[in-house]
This record gives sequence, C-alpha cells and structure tokens, in this order.
Amino acid sequence: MAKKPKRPTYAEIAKLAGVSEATVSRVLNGDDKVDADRVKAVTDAVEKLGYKKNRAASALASGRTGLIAVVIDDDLSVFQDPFWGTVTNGISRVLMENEMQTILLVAPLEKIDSPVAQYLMRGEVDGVIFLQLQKDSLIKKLAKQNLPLVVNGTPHSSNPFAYVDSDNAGGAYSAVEYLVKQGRKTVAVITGDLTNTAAEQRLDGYAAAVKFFGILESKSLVAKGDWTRESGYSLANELMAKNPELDAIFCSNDIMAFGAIAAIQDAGKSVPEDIAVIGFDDSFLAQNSHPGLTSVRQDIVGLGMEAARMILAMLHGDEVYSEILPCELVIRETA
Amino acid sequence: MAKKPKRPTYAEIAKLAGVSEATVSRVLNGDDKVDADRVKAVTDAVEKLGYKKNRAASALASGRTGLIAVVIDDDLSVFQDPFWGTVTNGISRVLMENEMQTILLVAPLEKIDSPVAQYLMRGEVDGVIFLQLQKDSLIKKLAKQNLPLVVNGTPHSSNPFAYVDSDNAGGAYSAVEYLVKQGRKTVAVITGDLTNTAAEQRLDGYAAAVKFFGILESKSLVAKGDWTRESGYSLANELMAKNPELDAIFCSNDIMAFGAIAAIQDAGKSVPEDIAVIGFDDSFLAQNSHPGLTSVRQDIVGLGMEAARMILAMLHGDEVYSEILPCELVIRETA
DNA sequence: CGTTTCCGTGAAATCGCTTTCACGAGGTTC
DNA sequence: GAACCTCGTGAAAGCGATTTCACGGAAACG
Repeated sequence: MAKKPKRPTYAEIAKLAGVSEATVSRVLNGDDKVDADRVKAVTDAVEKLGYKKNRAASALASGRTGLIAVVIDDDLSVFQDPFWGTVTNGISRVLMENEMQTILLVAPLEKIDSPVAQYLMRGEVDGVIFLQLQKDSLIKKLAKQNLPLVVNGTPHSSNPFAYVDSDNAGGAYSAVEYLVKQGRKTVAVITGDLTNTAAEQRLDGYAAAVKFFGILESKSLVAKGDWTRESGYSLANELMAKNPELDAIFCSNDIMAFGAIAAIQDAGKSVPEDIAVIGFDDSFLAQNSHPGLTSVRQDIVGLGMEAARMILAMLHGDEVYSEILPCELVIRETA
Repeated sequence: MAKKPKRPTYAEIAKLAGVSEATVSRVLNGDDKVDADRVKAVTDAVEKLGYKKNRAASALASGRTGLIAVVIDDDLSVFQDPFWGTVTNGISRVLMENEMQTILLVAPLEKIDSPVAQYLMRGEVDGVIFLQLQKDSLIKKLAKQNLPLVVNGTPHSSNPFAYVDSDNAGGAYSAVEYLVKQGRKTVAVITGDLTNTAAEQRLDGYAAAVKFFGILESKSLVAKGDWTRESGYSLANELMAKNPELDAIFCSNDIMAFGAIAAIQDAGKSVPEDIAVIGFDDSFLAQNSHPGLTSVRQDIVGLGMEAARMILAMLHGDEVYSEILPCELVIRETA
C-alpha cells in the first residue's frame, strides 16, 4: 500500500485564505460570482500549499467521476493494427491536459447487458468514446441515459450521437485525382469490406473522382475486397485479367495494396511503370515497405484528440457536431 | 450530464439483510469473521438488489482508488508500433476481471517532478505499470513511497522492483539454433540499439548459440544496428561485403530484417536460398510481407496480463518475483 | 461459580468535497 | 422612506462507503 503523505484539504486553504470552504469550492470550480479579492486569496493559498483536489471526494460529492471511458471492441484487429492505439494516445493527451482520466475498457460487448455495458450505464464514468462502431442498440441506450458519447468512425444510419471520422471519400478522391493527373487512364479500385462505412466512403470517393475526371467507368474496375492481403492479391489478378488496359489500382487499405503489388509483380509487370498502386492508411507498413507505398494518410492522433475535445465540450454543456478530418496523399514510389 | 438512476446503497442492503452497514461492509470486503448466516443474508440482498459498490465513496473512505496506471512514454515509437497497445490490452483484461480500472497515462515524464510523476506520487492510483523503462530515478522514488509497481522490460541494473519480460536471449538462441539445424554455417547478427536491454539480450542469445553449436564466431559477423530499416539495409550490405561465406542473418527486429532482405535482393542474391533471414517480434509486418518473414514471436498480450497479475498480487500483499516469458520461433519463408 | 478473554456486531465518526439554504448588506423601485 | 430585489457568502447537510470503538454474550480459565 502506498503511504499517504498528508495532503492539504479545503480546511487549510479556507483558513489560510480567510474564507469559508464553500468559497474555496466555488473558486476551484470556476464559479464566477466570487469577489475578486477572495478569488486571489484562495488561488494564492492553493498555490502556496501545493493543493490538488482529491478526486474520490470530489467524485463522491458531485457525482462526476472525472473519468472518460475508451471502449475498444476486443477482437484481434486491435491487437495487430496500431490504429486504435494511436487514436487512444490522442484521446489521452487531451483528456490529461484537462484533468480528466482516460480509462480503458478492452472487452467484447456483444450484448446490451454485458458487464462493460452495465458498467457504463451505472454512471461510473462521465462520458464514453467508442473506438469502432458498436452495436447501435447499446449506443442508443447509453445516449438515452444522457451519457455523453462520441463515436470514432461514421455510423450507418443518422443517429442521435456525434462522431469523428477521417474524410475517407475525400482521401480516395485525391488518390484517384493524382493518378489521373499522372496520366493514368484506367483506374480500378479494390474496396474494403463494404458493410463498413469507411470502405463504402472510400469507394464513393473513387467513384466521384472517376466520374468527375471522365475516365473509364466500369463495373469490371470495381473489385470487392475484405481488407486482407489475400483479397488484394486475387482481386488484382482478376482486375488484370478483365482489363488489359489497366494502369492503376486504388486499394482501400495498405494491406490489400501489398497483395495487389505482389500479384502485379508475379504477373511479370512492374509497379508503378505498368500499373500504379495507391493504398490507404499510410501505415507503418507503407512507410517501411520496398518500394515505398503511396498511400492516403489519416490524422489518426487527430481523430483521438478531436473525440476527446468533443466529449469535453459535451460535459461542458455545449452543442457538439460531428467532425470530418481531412486526409492527405503521401506520395512514394508505387504511384 | 448522465442521469443517475438511483442505485442501492449499504443502507438498503443492511435493512433487507437485517444487519448493520458495518457488517455489509465486512461481507463485501471479505472479512472472514462474520457469521455464516449473515454472510448469506447479505450476499442474497446484494444479489437481489443488483448492488454494485460506488467506487468514489469506497475510494474516499478507504484511500484505495481501484485504479492502476499504465504509463507510456510518449515518443513516436508508441504511435507506430502496435506492441505497447497490445501489452495494454493484456493488462486491461486482467484488471477488469478483478474489478480494477486501467487508467492510461500517455505523456513524456522526463523529469522526476513532471505532472505525471506528481500525479503518481500523490497517491491517485493504487499501483503503476510502466511500459518501457523510465528514468530509474523516478521509479526508485515511487518504489520508496511503497507504491506497487511493475516494469515491462528488463531494467539495466538490479533494482528493487519487479519486471516482466520476454525471453529475448532464448528467442535469439532458438533462431540461431534453427538456422544451424537447417545447415547454415555462417550466421551473422544485426543488433538493435545496444543501450537497450532487449537488444543486448538478443545479442547474448545469438552469441550463446553460436558458441554452443560451434559455428564461426567472428566480430565481423556482428553488426550494430539501431532498429531502423536503414540500419538493416546498410549493415546487411556490410556483412555481405566482409563475409563472402555468409548464409544467414539474424536480425533483432522485423524492420531491420526487411532492410536486410532488400539489401540481399539488391545485391542479386535470393532469400532464403543464398542467405536466410530471421527477424524478431513476429510483427504484423512479418505476417503480411511477401515472402513471409520467419521471426521470433513474443507473447505480448501475455506480458501485459502477467504484469497486471503481479500488481494485483502486490496489492494483496504477496511477495512478487520478476518473470520471463518464453518466445517461439515462427517459421515462414525467409529461413 | 466468579472472573478474564475472545469475538462478532452495530453505532457513530470519518474521508474531503459539493451544494443547498438562509442571511444580511447594498441597490432599486414607487 | 417602506417594501422588494439582488447577490456574495458561510453554515451545515449530504455523498456512500470504511473503520474505530465499545458493548455484550460465549467460551475459557482459575
């Protein structure tokens, strides 16, 4: 057990500042209607004593815990992809700056009455940030309880909660735009799992660009992948077989892009000379591969920071709107 | 603000069970000297009311917060490597099962009086798990405060705190052993940054195996890298230049292994026919590369789970010893 | 059989902060 | 100038658990 070095309390501050504890509380919680002199007396005393609020006491008295839960659905993807860890870093930073604590909930929450769900509904935290979309039913129930809540990623339906997401469509659009400006005429796409909104949006961005720039539109240029390397490999082969003119492929993530590159090379063609390839995510993989993968970068830390700011705003009682963060094309060797 | 659905308190339980609140507390905290009948009455009442302890109240009264901090030094590596996120997952799982909360502290804590350090010393958490070695001075100071504390990774000096780590030396040893059994005669090593104990241990494991199996020992076979792809690339070139007989390279991480493979291929040789390559970490990269990288896998989730168990044991007042988790060689195509 | 010890138990104090409520001084209003 | 507000302030009542302390009965002792 940790030895508890006696910490100062309101009692000491109040005595030192010559005011009541109630006033100390008011000052420390930013109540504006306190005489300026007393505010100064209190802040001075706080400074002098090196006072820090006792969170437990504060939580007990106010009902606000100072905790924000970050909920990660515990499937394997989390274990292999640094994406969520990075988002969480962004969240933690912002919350810490605001004297809030980030508590991590890594657990499957299939059912609406799973332990995690109950935990959240019990009011043990002041707000929740979901990484990855969870069952709508749970989220709706929590929202109905008035629990401030932000989701990372775009939800399917229009829902009563705020979300943050990258501009998937815009990122895809800029990838295709770049390919066109490089003189590519026949640009295919390998999508992610289309039950996922990000995959959908990336496809939309591709389609919009193809239309806008007037290059070949064809069903045979759209291959439905599932984010895996294998799907990238086999679909690239299919695309090449069906479209002899093919000179570029936009892949909805980096992993599939690597699969596609392997297929292209195995077919005796070269990247980017014969066929250009662009991925999405600008993952560690893309940065360290050989040749370097041209890819669409998302501001992942930014997603986390923004989510945290939104939660804080909600706690503060402000109206909060969903946000879309821009993506940026990082040009390397494959396109 | 979340609407607080009125939760039951000790008062209700006490009334329903026909005992005093003190007894309720005793039962709920596992005090053994309570009459069996009353224990049953209380547990029944708890069950019936669906009671859950209010953490804030409990923390205030007992001085135990129920929080364990996970401290991640916030440099960029954390953002790009899923390693720490994975460890954290393991930690969170175990803690949650034990009704403890994992709070995440992502921040640089250079100085001994950084905000994070102060936070920890203030007794806001019941224990700390450090990911990655921090300044010894801070850790020692915390240990002196009797704050339960576990470190992930092996510390340099013998220190008064417990740690968990993978068997880096053993993993390296088994990689070299495998290479030898495959008939390789001249096995080089590319080390990580040797100021890091993991890098050191991996080198030690390599050296031990080389000695044990009686293959060529030579300074020219030891190249000091720094974990980066570039160092892997250039050092592989150097190794090939200095050792025409070279037929295998053990790299202390996967990234450098990819650099080495690129160098070997650029030199017109093939992997694994001419030169076999083994990495370390069995990262996402290794699993998705082409050809698949043979690599030493650590039980990363296990590291986290073990660290959490150790902290819990400490909280429980048990004696805790450092632990070393075994590694496993995952054979793919590069060796 | 009187006396000491042991133990399970409940009453009540306590942890440190928040918040309600009432009070009094100073300002308005008619 | 009486009646009515307004507004900053302090006293005090919680928040919901834990823990100390003292009590009474049972067991053990002499």
